Amino acid sequence: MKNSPTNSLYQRIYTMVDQIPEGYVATYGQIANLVGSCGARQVGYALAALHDEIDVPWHRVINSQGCISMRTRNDNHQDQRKRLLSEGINFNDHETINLEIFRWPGPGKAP
DNA sequence: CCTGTGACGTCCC
DNA sequence: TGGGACGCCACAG
Repeated sequence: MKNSPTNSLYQRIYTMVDQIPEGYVATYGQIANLVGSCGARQVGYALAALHDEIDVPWHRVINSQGCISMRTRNDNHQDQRKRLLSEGINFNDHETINLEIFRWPGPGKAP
């Protein structure tokens, strides 16, 4: 990676996800909004290409519905749920997360 | 170079 | 209230 603008986009997304504090989650659209110049799909695509060896809390990224999205490559969504529980994030009866509480940046951003 | 697809989001019925 | 279809942008073949 030298100076490829596309690669910077990935790095930007990875960095943004890495900024998510423990115990909080962010949505694809939110990450896309913070990064800008990209749609929510690119965020998911970037995370899909993410390597396990990279220390990025990809499990803290979910969709606007507050639930874990299914990926075509592997069914790690179950493992993701366990990781989120380990982070202190609770799920509802419908396998959904209360974004009103765990959403990042969270209410702290708005007065 | 062009086409297809994808860990989503939003609008419409 | 719920389900379906379209759109955005980047990457891979």
